[in-house]
Amino acid sequence: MLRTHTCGELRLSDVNKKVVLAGWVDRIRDLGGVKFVMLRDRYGQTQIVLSRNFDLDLKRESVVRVEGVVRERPKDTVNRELATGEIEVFAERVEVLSAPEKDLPFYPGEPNLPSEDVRLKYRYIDLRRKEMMDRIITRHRVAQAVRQYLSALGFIEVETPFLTKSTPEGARDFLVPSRLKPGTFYALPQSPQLFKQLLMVGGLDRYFQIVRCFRDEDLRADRQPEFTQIDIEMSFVTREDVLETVEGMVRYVFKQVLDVDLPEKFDRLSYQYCMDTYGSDKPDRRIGMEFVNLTEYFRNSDYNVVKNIVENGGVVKGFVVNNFASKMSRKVAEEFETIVKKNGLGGILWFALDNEMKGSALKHLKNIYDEVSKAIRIQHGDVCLMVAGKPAEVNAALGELRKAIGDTHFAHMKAGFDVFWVLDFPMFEYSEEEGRYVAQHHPFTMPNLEDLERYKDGDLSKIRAQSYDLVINGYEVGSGSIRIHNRDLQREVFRLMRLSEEEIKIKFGFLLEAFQYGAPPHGGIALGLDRLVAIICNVSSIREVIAFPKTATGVCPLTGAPDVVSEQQLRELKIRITGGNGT
RNA sequence: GGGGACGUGGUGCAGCCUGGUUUAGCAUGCCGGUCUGUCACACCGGUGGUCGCGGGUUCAAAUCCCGUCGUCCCCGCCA
Repeated sequence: MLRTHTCGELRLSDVNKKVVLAGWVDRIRDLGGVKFVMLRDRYGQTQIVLSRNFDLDLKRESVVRVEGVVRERPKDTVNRELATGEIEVFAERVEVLSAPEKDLPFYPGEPNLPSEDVRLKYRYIDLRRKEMMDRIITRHRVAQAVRQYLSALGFIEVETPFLTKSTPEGARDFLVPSRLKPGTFYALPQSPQLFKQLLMVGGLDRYFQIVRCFRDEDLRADRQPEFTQIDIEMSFVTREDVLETVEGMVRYVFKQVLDVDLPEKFDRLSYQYCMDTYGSDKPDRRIGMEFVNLTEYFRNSDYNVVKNIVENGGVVKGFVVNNFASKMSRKVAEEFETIVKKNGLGGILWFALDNEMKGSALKHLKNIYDEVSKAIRIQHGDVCLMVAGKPAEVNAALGELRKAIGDTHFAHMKAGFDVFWVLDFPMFEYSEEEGRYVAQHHPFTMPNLEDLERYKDGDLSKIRAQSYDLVINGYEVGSGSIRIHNRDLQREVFRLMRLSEEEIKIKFGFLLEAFQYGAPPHGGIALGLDRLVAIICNVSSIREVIAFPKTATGVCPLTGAPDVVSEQQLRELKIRITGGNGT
């Protein structure tokens, strides 16, 4: 080794030791007769003292090797902020291993951050920042905890192919042209879904993999074209078995990484309950504001707008915003109105209990508001926001309203961790685009068999799936299901999705064939590692926990990918470009 | 595919609404100098910008208009 110690480990007990450190020059405090150099590596920082007889042109971010003696700092110069703050290394020899040839676009030691595209273009500099470095290390610790926990339970990590077959249904695939079979393409996996099921057919019994997945869809703060899943599959299990396994694992991760104790058992909410209560299938419950159905109070209203909606099967629902009366200005009401109208509703109703009641359409609704106030025990200073319309639209509109209010006014309530399961998602949802029902989770999900019998010839949207989502702080962190392991049932589900025999055979023939040869009941889940780590690190974008992420247009500012390729490469693949201009 | 915000020395921002006393300002970095106990060292001096790009309006554009590119956020999309 070019060093005897790291920059984070020297303490008072090391005083008088002769040591060699290596690292980056974080900053230099030149006092004329003496220079203090902060030497930085992954492990921390150590102050190096250069006496006046060093004639050395040292630049920030140079990589240097320092030989010297550990000294106790004078009592009044101890730095309590620094783990190594009680000592310093008095340099005897300094060797510059690599000096920057020009000024850096930014310095890791500066408190002010440049914009994100600058950080991404020079990610190797960004990674030198403690904050960034710590997040990457946290990610590693999460992955390690997962591996430890699952391995101890007998799970086997198995690698599945990246060059695989395009799976229809679901996201757009990234394609990879085959040179040996020109005109054909591999697809990068959206997830190892079918392979892990085949591993169950293969008797692996308990599988996991921390695996990259690829989806060619538009990006978001929590979505990258390549992302990492903690992929899990188990044989001979019920839904409850999977949930308990994941609860144990997530608890273990939080304990190991953050020393946080999550509940022994996570809450289990039905999909319908979530939609009715929060207007979202992944609500952040920390901000409260649960919906209340107030339809009955408005049934006999003389306010025709609402009365008509209720008479035509509509509902009136609302929620209470605590201590919001003083903020409930006309402008704020208009903002809320805009959100609600985007969701196809006429507008909002609201009232607040200030010194006296204020609100919308008070002339018509004062009496009703009085009743509602009592029923929901509204306090002085609270605001009650309500909308009227078709149930699904009301949920959606209130859900968006609730989220917006939470983000802009109650962000301070988003502390700690709110972890729970959402169960019983609908098996199918109608796709306007395709004019048929498609699987809400994926087509290998085991439907609720009673529901299937009852609705397979009727309203498919009423069939529930044996699926589950893990929600943390308003993010969908995991999603899974008990799978179909029976060929006939799988065909039935494909049939309900109006896939032709031909399509089924081409797309999923190998899975159905596998099921012919003895398939165990099985189920599993995939957790988004990026999202999980982002939540643990308390950052709002998964880019902050990925070493080399892409921008919103899928570009890597560091490498310049994606880019054009040579004519030669295209010729080998027998590919001709017919559009685009490479920019 | 749609909506919104942003783009000004290396970096972060102000100026733009209301065009001209602006020779584009501040902070930070960088360079030089002084300084032996600093820790975001301090102080003094200096360096650095075709105001993303293209077009238009105007006597005059960083500022107004149109287009375009880039970044971020959101809707659609993401089984």
